[in-house]
Amino acid sequence: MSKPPVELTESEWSIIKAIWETEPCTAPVIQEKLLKPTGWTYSTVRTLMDRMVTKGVLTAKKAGKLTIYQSAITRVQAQSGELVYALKHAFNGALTPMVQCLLDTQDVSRAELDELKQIIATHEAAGAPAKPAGKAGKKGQS
Amino acid sequence: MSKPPVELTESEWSIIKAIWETEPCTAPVIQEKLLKPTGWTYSTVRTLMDRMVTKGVLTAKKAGKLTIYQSAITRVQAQSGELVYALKHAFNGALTPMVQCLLDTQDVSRAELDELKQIIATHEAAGAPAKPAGKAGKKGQS
DNA sequence: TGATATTCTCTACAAGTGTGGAGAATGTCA
DNA sequence: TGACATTCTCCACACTTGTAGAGAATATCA
Repeated sequence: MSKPPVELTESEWSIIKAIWETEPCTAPVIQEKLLKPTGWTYSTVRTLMDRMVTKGVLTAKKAGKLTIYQSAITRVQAQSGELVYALKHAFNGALTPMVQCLLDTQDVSRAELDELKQIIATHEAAGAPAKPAGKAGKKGQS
Repeated sequence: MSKPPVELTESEWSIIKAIWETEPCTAPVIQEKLLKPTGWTYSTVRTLMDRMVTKGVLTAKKAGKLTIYQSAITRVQAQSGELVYALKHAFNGALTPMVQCLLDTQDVSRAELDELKQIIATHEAAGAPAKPAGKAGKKGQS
């Protein structure tokens, strides 16, 4: 039942983003969509997609000779997987240093800062757990 | 001159974290440090480290028969690389959705929210660029 | 100076990833 | 019904990543 975190490679990200935009869809459609940005041939796209089915991030159904693909994970699931990976490896699970680093290294406009404050305020209102977040920050810089 | 973003694998993260704690140091030292958590043999650690030298994330100097290793990138550089990767692939470069997702999927304590507000305030005081951040959010969910 | 311990070098190999060619199967239209 | 177009299946190959063994080189100490 518990779903292990999703980890996608760069190519897989390209594929799944195209799929989210068009699903349900076939491989040729995705290939055409990605031809401009990637230059991939049909074979490449198809291989990638079939491997993603094996990994469980896409589903495939045959309809006659056509294969219809759909995503098996949501955008948020995939995004969260990426975040968890970065959080775990680069920040030992600690969330605030991650945001700190984000602000320090990416330049952030004033408007974005305002948006961030807004997001936090909203989140706060929605009610954060009173106890310290369980998994985060336990190891620090040990 | 422009440094391409650093991308580290899971194993490489283990190695470089151990190195940051002890550098300059030798491979046997790192191996011993990582033996408990990973079970890696000397060969494994050594191979990993030499590959990292090739990739430019470590430096190696011979001192007699010993090889002395040091990191060639800072912790912040590595962290930032990870962030940029996630940002680019999962969030199309848009920063605020990333933070939003972070708050929505990782549970964040009240204390952490306060810290975040603090971080943002400090950053704001330090002066954010007036113009919208160049690279972020251009593509949206196109 | 020989035995022991330490560290290194070289090599290997399986799994995963990026890429795509060749040719079969199927559908379509004159 | 044959010729073309579309889509699929299978296979291949190089590169990266994870993992480690075998044996050489060097240092150390009795």
